[in-house]
Amino acid sequence: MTRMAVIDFETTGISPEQGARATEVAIVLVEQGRIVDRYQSLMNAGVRIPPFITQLTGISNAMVAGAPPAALVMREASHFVGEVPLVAHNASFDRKFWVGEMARAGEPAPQAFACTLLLARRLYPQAPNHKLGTLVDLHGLRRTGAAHRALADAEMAAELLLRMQHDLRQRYRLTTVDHPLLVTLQRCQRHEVHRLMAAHAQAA
DNA sequence: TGCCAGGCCCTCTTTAGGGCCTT
Repeated sequence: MTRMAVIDFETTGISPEQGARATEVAIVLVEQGRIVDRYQSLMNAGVRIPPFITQLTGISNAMVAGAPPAALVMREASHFVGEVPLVAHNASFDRKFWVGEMARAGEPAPQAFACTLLLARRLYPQAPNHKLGTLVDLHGLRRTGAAHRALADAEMAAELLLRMQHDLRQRYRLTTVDHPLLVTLQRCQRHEVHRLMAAHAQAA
């Protein structure tokens, strides 16, 4: 079983500690090399969206005013994810909002996170940069919607994750690339990637 | 009104500084 849940939040700012809240969440389930399910919802956290965020994401105060309460959306998201491990691009960002919004909703958030940004820095050091859009274009992956909307960004991150799994399977002749292996890989130093993966392939 | 983060990672480093990445 190599099921993973790729998540993306749109928010009112960078830092929950500074009062930023989520405005939209999307979660894409991937399994056996493909996307198998999706969840997406705007959410109303009762805070104003700064104008430049509306310009960036297209998500307005009016849109969020008509959305379900944040706690309800997060309970649905919790049910959708279950115990499946999570993946995000720059996961330290999405993890803060996942944990913070789940706490507000009274839900546990025990899931481990893997990070496609940290993985991309190790697997594709030649990339011009490691922004999600750049990596998607670099690999000729699908863009399914407007960037900076949660579902489109989650699907792009999912396509990138699938590409990384494919590349690792090919390079090291592996049958599966699971979440614990990705977490181990993202924590190792760049110059140790090959040695670590070769040792893993040997043991597999 | 004005201000605001933090972990990773490189290097002209390690008694530090600054760019990257997310909204």
